[in-house]
Amino acid sequence: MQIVNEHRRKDIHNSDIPTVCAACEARHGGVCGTLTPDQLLDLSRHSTRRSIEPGREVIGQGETTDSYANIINGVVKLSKVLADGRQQIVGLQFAPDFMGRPFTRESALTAEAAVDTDICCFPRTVIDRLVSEAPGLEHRLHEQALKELDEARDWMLTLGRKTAQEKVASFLYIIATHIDPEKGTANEFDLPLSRADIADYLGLTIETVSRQITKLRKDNVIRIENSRHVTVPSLDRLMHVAGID
Amino acid sequence: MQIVNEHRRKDIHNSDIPTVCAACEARHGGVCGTLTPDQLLDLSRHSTRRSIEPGREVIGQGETTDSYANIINGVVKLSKVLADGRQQIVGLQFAPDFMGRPFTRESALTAEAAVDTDICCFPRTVIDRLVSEAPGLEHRLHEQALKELDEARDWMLTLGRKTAQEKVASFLYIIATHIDPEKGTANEFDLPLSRADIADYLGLTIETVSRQITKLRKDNVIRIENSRHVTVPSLDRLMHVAGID
DNA sequence: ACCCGCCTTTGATTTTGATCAAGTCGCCGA
DNA sequence: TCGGCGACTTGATCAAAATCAAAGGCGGGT
Repeated sequence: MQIVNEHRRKDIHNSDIPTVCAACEARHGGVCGTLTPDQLLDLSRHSTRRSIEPGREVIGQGETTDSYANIINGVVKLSKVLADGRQQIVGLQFAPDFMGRPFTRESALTAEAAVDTDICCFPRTVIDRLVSEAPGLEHRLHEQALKELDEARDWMLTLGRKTAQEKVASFLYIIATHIDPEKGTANEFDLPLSRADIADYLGLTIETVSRQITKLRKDNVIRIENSRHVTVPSLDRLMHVAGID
Repeated sequence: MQIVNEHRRKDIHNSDIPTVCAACEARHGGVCGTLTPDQLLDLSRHSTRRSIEPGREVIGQGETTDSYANIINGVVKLSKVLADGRQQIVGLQFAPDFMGRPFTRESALTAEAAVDTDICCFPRTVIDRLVSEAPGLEHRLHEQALKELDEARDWMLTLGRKTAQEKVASFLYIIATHIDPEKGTANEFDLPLSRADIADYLGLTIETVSRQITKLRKDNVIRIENSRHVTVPSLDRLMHVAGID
């Protein structure tokens, strides 16, 4: 099964016509924005909010997916594995991304929470029905797909052509720009990924990631506490090291 | 400018109501299938068929795009470059793919013909208008985006976690399965890419690509003539070398 | 046919990052 | 407070691919 830990379900009958998805409550830029109040109510009625602890699998590679979800907060890793166990993280999703694969029941990848993550789940039947009723919803999902495609292609450049040093700096830059979406770029943040996860994201080994982080620290590009909390004195400098022009 | 070589324009007034795009003529699985005969006529009237010679740029990174296109035959490379010139091919498009980036005027990548390629161009104004009139068209574009996303993520696994040998075998497998879409997988074909292009696609150097191709030949996984014409005795064997389970 | 230029191959050497192998740090529970 | 365990770091060595360098081959033009 894909959803791990049912947390609570908001009683939607307290609000008459919600202006946001009742289950999601706040910030959920996912799909709700394009719906009419009636459709939103419909969706809320079928939504479930869930909390997922780090390392817990949301959807396994090859399993059938019966739901979509908005990420309310937290970070989700999307990864693929080779038969012999080599693993590659092919994307990270942050709040308020929409997760799920329209128009196919089979998932080509594994989704796993990287940190404590809350998601708001919708059964696929409801989304599929709403898509056919509200053309704006398909447009919204289409834009999400295009955004993920752009990110994937940017990352291909990183994987194929950057040095270990540039890869690690690129990763830190991604986190700085995504971890706190309302603030935009942040120069202080906690890494949502372990060294092993970072290695899987960058196509490197744990040891190489560790060494490169040490090097960035020694070069005063970053400061680091508890191996997770990062401070970036100059984001321009970080970008430069990352090879981003 | 993005389109290079105007070839000819079909006189669409000869046919009354076309059942396929008149400019595209045959095989053009791109977008036409979802349109009504009237819309198809509309589209055909504004379409232009063009031929592009190898190495010719269709759309440059950072330029504004004023058109979409169906690939009628040939292969188009999509690539990104770093400031210092390092290049990564982030996707290949084959007939009958639809090319172009909905909802944004700025291209994040460079599109360039790999071999002699014919495309059928539509002005973005026409496509954007048809999208708002025909919901099926957006669905078609959405599916194209999802297909490209899947391919990009598969390739990220190749770039991040496979050896040079596996990368080259994976590339040959991609070509075998895409070069001739109506036949499905082919075990004899011409490579549409030079060694330099293959290297840019695989995140390797020319020399490494050449050595790995030589090794595949010596191991009897492939036969090769003129450095471009490839025969694959056993596609299963090739898949196995490519690390595809 | 011959030459020239480009693409490809092959060889020698170097470099980067992987692998193997110990530590160290920090956190949680006894 | 003390272990113990998991995550991270650091060091030594190795291997894969990059780089540097020099030939081949193939095709197009004269």
